[in-house]
Amino acid sequence: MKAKSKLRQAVALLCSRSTATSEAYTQLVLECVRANEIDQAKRLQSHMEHHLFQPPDPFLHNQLLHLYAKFGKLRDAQNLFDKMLERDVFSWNALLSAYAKSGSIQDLRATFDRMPYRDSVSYNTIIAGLSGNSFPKESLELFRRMQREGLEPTEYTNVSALNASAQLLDLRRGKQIHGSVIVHNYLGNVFICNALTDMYAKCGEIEHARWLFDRLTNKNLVSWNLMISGYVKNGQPEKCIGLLHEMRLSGHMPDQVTLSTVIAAYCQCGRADEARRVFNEFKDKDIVCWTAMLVGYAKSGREEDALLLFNEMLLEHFEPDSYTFSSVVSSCAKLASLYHGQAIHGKSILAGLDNNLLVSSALIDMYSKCGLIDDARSVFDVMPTRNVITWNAMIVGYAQNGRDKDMLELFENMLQEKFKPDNVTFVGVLSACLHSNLIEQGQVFFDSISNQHGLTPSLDHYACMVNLLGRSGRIDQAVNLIKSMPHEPDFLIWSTLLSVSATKGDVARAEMAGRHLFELDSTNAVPYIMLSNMYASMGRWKDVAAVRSVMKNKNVKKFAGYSWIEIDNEVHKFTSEDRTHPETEQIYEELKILIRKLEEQGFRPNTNLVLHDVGEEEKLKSICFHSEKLALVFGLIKKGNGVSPIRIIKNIRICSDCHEFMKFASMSIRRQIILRDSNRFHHFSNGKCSCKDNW
DNA sequence: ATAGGGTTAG
Repeated sequence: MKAKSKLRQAVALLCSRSTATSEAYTQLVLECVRANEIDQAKRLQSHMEHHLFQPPDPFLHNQLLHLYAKFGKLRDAQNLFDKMLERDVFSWNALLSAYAKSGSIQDLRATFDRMPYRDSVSYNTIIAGLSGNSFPKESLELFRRMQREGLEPTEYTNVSALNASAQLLDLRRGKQIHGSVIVHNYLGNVFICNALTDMYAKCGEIEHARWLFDRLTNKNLVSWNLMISGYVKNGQPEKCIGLLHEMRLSGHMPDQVTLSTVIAAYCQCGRADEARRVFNEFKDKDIVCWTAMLVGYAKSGREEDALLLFNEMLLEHFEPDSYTFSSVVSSCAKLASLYHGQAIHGKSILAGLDNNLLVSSALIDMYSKCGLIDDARSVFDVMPTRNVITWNAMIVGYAQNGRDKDMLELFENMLQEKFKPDNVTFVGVLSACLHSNLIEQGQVFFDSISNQHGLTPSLDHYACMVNLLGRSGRIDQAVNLIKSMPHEPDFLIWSTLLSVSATKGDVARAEMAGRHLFELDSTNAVPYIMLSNMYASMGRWKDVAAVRSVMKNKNVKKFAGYSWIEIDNEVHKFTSEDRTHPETEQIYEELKILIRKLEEQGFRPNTNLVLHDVGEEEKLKSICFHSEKLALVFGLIKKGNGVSPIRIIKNIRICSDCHEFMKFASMSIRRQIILRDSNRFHHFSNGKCSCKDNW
């Protein structure tokens, strides 16, 4: 600290004079390079240009150039380079490394091509620059070109080439480099060993990576971090925790990289609380550590904790980056929390990151999952660059919000702009067809997945088709499709078949699907409930009782359906017939009034949907107080005189009685109701629903 | 002068 202020004083002193010798400048510039004092070096450069009336010392210029290059000060490096009278390969290499750090690949390549002479450092710089900016193919091309030109790859070259092979998951190339590394006797270099370990780990050969790691005698912190992250990437997070322990025993202190990896490992094992404890104990956290914890919570389904942690992070004056924003925005999307989502959108604008690819894609998803599909489109429209994920977010958004025409138009645009659709795109496309009952259209799209786009239909796509065929009453075709699949049918396929068979009253098919589901997972409540609902709707109460008793014997727990509504900053959650809310009395009072009013307008509660064989009055009671109705009335109590839509979110699918109720309610209260269920959106307005009663 | 590890949206 003291040395730095002394240096600053010396620079200030020299710059206060109108003359100085070339030696004096050189002396101070060297000091600046040693202390990494870029600003002071720039001051010296500018003073020198104005006051030194002799040709600048090429050595001094090279020193400055390297300092700028080291810190990625591309502009300064470029300016200086242009002024230089003598440029040797050192100068060119320094400029090249400034371009490599800038991330502009075109400029990097152009500079490389412009060079009058190239040595192995030039090649190493561009090869590292390309692999470091995720251009592994191009990096390996230059690796080959270097050898063609008769330059022997150095240790530096091999590290970057291994890195590129790892990115391409090209195990063969990696092994080939491994061989040449052995021949050249480079295995004493820890960079080489680390790069090899990483390559094997990323290519899925975790045992091979571990074998090398165990034989590495001069392990450093990076070696440990590589191995730990290798286990996370290979789906063995439990191993990381043991390795962390070993690492401490061997005298290595975990750093920020270790911490962020270990947090991910804990959260992957469902141990988010332990991750949080490790996180709290660590003193020197950076933004990546915070983001790792936010992501960890989100992946553990603990979005509220993520938002609370995000607040803590802001209180501690950490600046969120694009990764942080995209992660918290996606937590808001899962919660459908428009209040927080908009606030975070605002913060991202202030940070200048709202147009960032990651952030915008997350914002599109957030707005569409909040039912504000047009706001999602606004974000989409102003983006400077888009990728497949952006397009998919928008297409899936239109699909879930029942805007099939917009979806089809957007899909056409996507193809026109030469973006390659992937499996997620077709999940969006097919589910839009499903929600709008476009059977022929859906079949055409399904066939195009393999015919036109060279993809293999996934189980999700098959499930959409089973659903689509089943709804149009072609259950035979749906069953044949399942039989013809190249994949083993999974839980989703059979539960889709069960669901469509049950609604069409095809008891035999429903029971067949049920048997497959029990085989796959006898503890999941979904098939039991679906079968029991089917029997109940047919009045087959004996069968209902039988299913219930099997559930009881096997201790299958029905998971609770609930709805929630956000009022200002707070989330209010309701279950069916909930009486735990502090304002329960008023809610039930108002709900009864609303039901009477809607009945006067023609609404009739549909007691056929009640799943127990109980008296008519009991049936009415259990259906009238479903969670979404309670949430709606609560919203009206709190925001009764507003004009914005009432937004309700539900974790299971809406029943048809509630659906009918919401249609009448939207007319009676003259307001839009947006209900997101586990499957899709329902925009109720003027007595109609965007799903056209098809869900 | 040039090399390695962590967060990543649908």
